[in-house]
Amino acid sequence: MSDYSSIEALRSKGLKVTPQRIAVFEAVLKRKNHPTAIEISEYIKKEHPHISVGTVYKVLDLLVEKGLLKKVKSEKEVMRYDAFTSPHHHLYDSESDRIMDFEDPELDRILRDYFSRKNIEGFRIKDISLQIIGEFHQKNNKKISV
Amino acid sequence: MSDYSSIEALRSKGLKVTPQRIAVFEAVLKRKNHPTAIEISEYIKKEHPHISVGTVYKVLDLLVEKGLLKKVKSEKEVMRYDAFTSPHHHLYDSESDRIMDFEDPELDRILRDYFSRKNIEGFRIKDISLQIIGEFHQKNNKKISV
DNA sequence: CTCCTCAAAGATAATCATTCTCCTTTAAGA
DNA sequence: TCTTAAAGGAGAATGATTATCTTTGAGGAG
Repeated sequence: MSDYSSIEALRSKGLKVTPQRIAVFEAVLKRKNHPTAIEISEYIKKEHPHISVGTVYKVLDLLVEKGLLKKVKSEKEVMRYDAFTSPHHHLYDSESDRIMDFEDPELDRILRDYFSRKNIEGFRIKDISLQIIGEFHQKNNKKISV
Repeated sequence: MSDYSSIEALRSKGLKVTPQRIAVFEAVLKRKNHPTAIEISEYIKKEHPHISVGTVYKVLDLLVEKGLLKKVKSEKEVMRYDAFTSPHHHLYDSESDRIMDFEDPELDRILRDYFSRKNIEGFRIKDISLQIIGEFHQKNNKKISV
């Protein structure tokens, strides 16, 4: 509980150290299976029954912003659809919710080579796609394909 | 409108051909920018003001299931959190909502090499992560790292 | 071509994650 | 210790998605 290192981590980012922040941060550190905000909230209720879900969300956002945690999956919770054409990857603008396609047969070949060499035991691959997160630094609306 | 090929596509999958299905499918084909279900719903309202959102969701799910469309981003809409450690990728079980880590320095090196060679104009990369979708064929709960 | 039947669609309520609002509390520097 | 802006609490609001339940219509049988 209240591991010294998590307090240090918060302080190193110039954040106010509160019991809520310590609890949320340590919950994510402790749990290995990519917990959701709700799961984290349930988990810390055992020790701190008074911490509200809203606070958990706020703390998580803050910790992601400061680089102490990482969000897995979408930046936005919305599902998007794509006509099934050739395999391609996606560029995500971290500043907006813009998504663009990226396709390159060479990349696909490289990945195919790698994964046929490197077998993942107990797992059969059906599809691979890259999320390339970054920033567009010019207005660009056409499909990118190299 | 009611492009012959979309009707053919539906029929080839053994699906009942309805105006709603044609409208939704063609909307996704026509729009290039990864529309959300809501956007599709708005879009087809111009031509078919009576099609309900529920129907749009049902049709999209069906088309994804039949392989005519693809979902971009998360299988579930939930956000998950991860302590920020070394860069790693994720294995998604298509049968459940299980997510596991996958890390391999060699893969990271390959990707780094590729992207430093292949510059994407107008885009500055901040992070890259692979979504590897497939099926676990054994009960496996430990972190996979090759 | 008409009729039948079951799958599909419509309308709307319910659910669930997430965000917002607004009031109260508290960390931490003076 | 005191002050104050930042943080937290409670719960309402929002927005996407799903469920329910009734009505409609696609498409095969005759």
